[in-house]
Amino acid sequence: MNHDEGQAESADVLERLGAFSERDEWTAKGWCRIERSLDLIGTRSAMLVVRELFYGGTKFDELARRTGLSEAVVAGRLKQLYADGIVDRRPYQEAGKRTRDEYVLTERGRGLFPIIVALVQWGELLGDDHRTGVELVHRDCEAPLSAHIMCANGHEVPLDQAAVRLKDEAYVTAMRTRPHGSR
Amino acid sequence: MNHDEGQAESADVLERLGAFSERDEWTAKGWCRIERSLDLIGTRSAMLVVRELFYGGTKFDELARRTGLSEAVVAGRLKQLYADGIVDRRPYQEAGKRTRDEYVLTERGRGLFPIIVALVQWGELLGDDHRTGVELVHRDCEAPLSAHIMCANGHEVPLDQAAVRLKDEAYVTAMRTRPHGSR
DNA sequence: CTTCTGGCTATGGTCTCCACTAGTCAGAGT
DNA sequence: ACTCTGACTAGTGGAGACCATAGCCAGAAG
Repeated sequence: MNHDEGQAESADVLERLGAFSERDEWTAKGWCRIERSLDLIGTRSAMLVVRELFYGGTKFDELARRTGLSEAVVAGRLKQLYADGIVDRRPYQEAGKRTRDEYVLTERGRGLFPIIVALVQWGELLGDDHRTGVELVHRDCEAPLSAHIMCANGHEVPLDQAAVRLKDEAYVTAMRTRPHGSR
Repeated sequence: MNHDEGQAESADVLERLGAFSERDEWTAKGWCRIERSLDLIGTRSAMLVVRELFYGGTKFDELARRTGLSEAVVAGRLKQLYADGIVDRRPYQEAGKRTRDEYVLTERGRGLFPIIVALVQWGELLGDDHRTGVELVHRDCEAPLSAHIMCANGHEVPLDQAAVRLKDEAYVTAMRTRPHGSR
């Protein structure tokens, strides 16, 4: 039952604190935020559309062309992203054109920035051709960006100093004895 | 054609530097590292398996049970993650058991840590129930983790100070004039 | 009014993801 | 040798992701 000896294993993974160490009790679906995130942006097409929105695309045809996705997929994805509060539609009109919608990231959508940076950063490591490709940089000093993991107290936290635990252990332990699983 | 006036638009997206501002020229597939990353870990099941590896799961049945995925999917995913150099297999034997493989993250796999943190962080914002769920913290001070975007010179970079550009503009511009040209 | 264009939408087909239910197979225990 | 358990593997089927083609519809141009 007790996995305490696991604490001594190589620090290549997250240390497990408290009741989380009995990991098999917490299989319940919605509890890891990762799954929730993946439900909204877990598909390739969703990420590509979001990428183009970050890169400044706003119009339907721009997004379709630049992602390389079919129009039907882009339309469906934009609909879903709108429903999920990640993009907003904003009607506008160019001279001599009918009114149409442009798409912009909401606050929630802009919150995806660290994910974008982390994906770019990791993809860079896989690379073969380091000459091609795009690069995210600081506008002022033009130095490339990377995602740093820090704690709320401002410490830089490498993987071997990170840990995982249940947020509200008492609440969760209480549920565990109950027959019902909410959600 | 020229999108220079886009520079003055609200800084809710990445500023586009240099030739990248002519975005439609750079539709070419493999250039954004995001797509490369998504090719390897772009599926829900891959991310869930990686999550459990970070959470300390190593054995096949642990990974299957804790991700909630079917055994067939976990087996397939582990095979793919192994082929892609994200996990390593390491034979071992418990007393009274046959030899089997355990799965551990490689260096490349551990490089996914920022992505994991960013996904958890973003999923947290979507939340309704802030009492349940897991939390990543600094082992020493127990403060929660978040991904901070910084440039190589150590500046913290919010979205409105970030920019995107082509890595090697001369190289890329040369390719553009070649017959290989698309669209 | 008619035509034309741009911004979607609808249909159909393929492919991948995934769950579910077996089945295989190595080797420890007896 | 025989059984049993755990680690996979194979087959089936459904749902969703994606592409390609074609269609629809608002409004500007003529």
